[in-house]
Formats: sequence, structure tokens, C-alpha cells
Amino acid sequence: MDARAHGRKVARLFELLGKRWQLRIIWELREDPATFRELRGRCDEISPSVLAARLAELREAGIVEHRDGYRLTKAGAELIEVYQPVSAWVGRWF
Amino acid sequence: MDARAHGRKVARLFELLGKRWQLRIIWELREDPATFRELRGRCDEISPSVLAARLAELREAGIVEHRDGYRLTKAGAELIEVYQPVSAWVGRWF
DNA sequence: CGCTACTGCTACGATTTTCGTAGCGCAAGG
DNA sequence: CCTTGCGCTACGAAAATCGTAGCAGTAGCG
Repeated sequence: MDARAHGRKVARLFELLGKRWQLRIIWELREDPATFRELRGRCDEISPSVLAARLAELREAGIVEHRDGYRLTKAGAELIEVYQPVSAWVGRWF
Repeated sequence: MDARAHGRKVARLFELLGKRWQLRIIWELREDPATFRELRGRCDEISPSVLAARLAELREAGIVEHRDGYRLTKAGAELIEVYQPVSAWVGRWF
């Protein structure tokens, strides 16, 4: 794949993840699925309009799906795996 | 360390990284340092007021420093290392 | 000195995003 | 019917972001 095109894709992903609550939502779903209201609770009572918008974006990106509550897809699970080392980083630096 | 406190720290980091352009800025600095204007160019001509605000936040968090242009600190370099697998993820899923 | 070219930004009004509260429509259970 | 929980929408207020313009400082050159 063309390096330039790949760079644009990464930029698009960062644009998606760079919206408020987006990382947090994925993170909060990393272990257990949750209903809309439950997920709201895990995310400090985020505004429902924003949560609905975020979930729509994540569903369209194939990161989250809605089956017996919201949960990560295979792709989403692999994405959040990437973030596991962040936990250690936070311990060391933050 | 208390797991609850750690969770809050992760949330705070995601709050920082969940601001628009934040991930992108770190990503664009991953290899070469850049001047303010150069960095603006790499980030699709982001608004200078926002770039200044972001850089201030990243400097305060100890992720970026200003020496001969803007560059990642040791902590910042380790953080972006965490993101290297994201590149592969994008190739597979995005 | 004066001119040029760069640096890192700040100012500010316009636009977009996010917030917070209220509550709608639907389905299931008693 | 009535309640309960579900996913979500509506909508005005507040906050974040944008885009353009340009300021102040430093260095080099003649």
C-alpha cells in the first residue's frame, strides 16, 4: 500500500479517536458489554446526544456493534489491545 | 497503586489525547522535530491558536518539549511507541 | 541604521461541537 | 392498564475550534 494513502488513513483514525469521549468509550467497553445507559454511567454521565453520535461513528467504523448491549467487534478488540501498554505508560510517566 | 486511582489517570490521559489534533500532533512529531509553522503544515494547517494551546498542554504533561523546534520528550517517545501497532491495525481494518 | 526573513505565537469574530435536561416511542412483564 | 427499562431525539446554552490577520522578537546582510 502507498505510504501516503496509509498516512491519510492514520490521520482519519486519529480524527475519529480525537473526538471527545471516543477513546474513553472504547476503553470502557474493553471488558464487558454495556447498555446505552450503563455506558453513560461508566463515562461520567456523558451527554446522551453525544454518546449516540459517538456510538454511531464507532459502529460505522466497525469498532463497536450492538448485540445484547454495546460491545467491541473483533476489530475493536484488537484496537484496544494496542492500548494495553498505555496503562503501563501512565504508571511510569503520568 | 490503587486500581481506582490508576483508572482515573487513564481517564485523564484519554481526556488529554481526546482533544482534537492531539494524537495527530504527537504522531507528526514521532520522527523529526518541527518548528511551530512546520508542524502546522504537517497537521493540515490547524488553527495556530489551537496548536499553541495543544503544545502548551503537551509540554505541561511532559510529552513534548521546545528545544531547537518542538520534539517529543523521552516520555513522549515512549508513548508514541505504544501507537506503532496502530499503523498495522489501520492496514488490517480501516 | 534599515531591510528581509524567519521565529513563536495572540486577537477576535464566525462556525461547530459539546453539554444538560427533558422526555418520546417501543418492548417486556405483571 | 401500568410500570420498568431500553435506545435515543430535541433543543437552547455553553464551550471549543476555526481562519485570517498581524504583532513582537531575533538574526543576517549591507
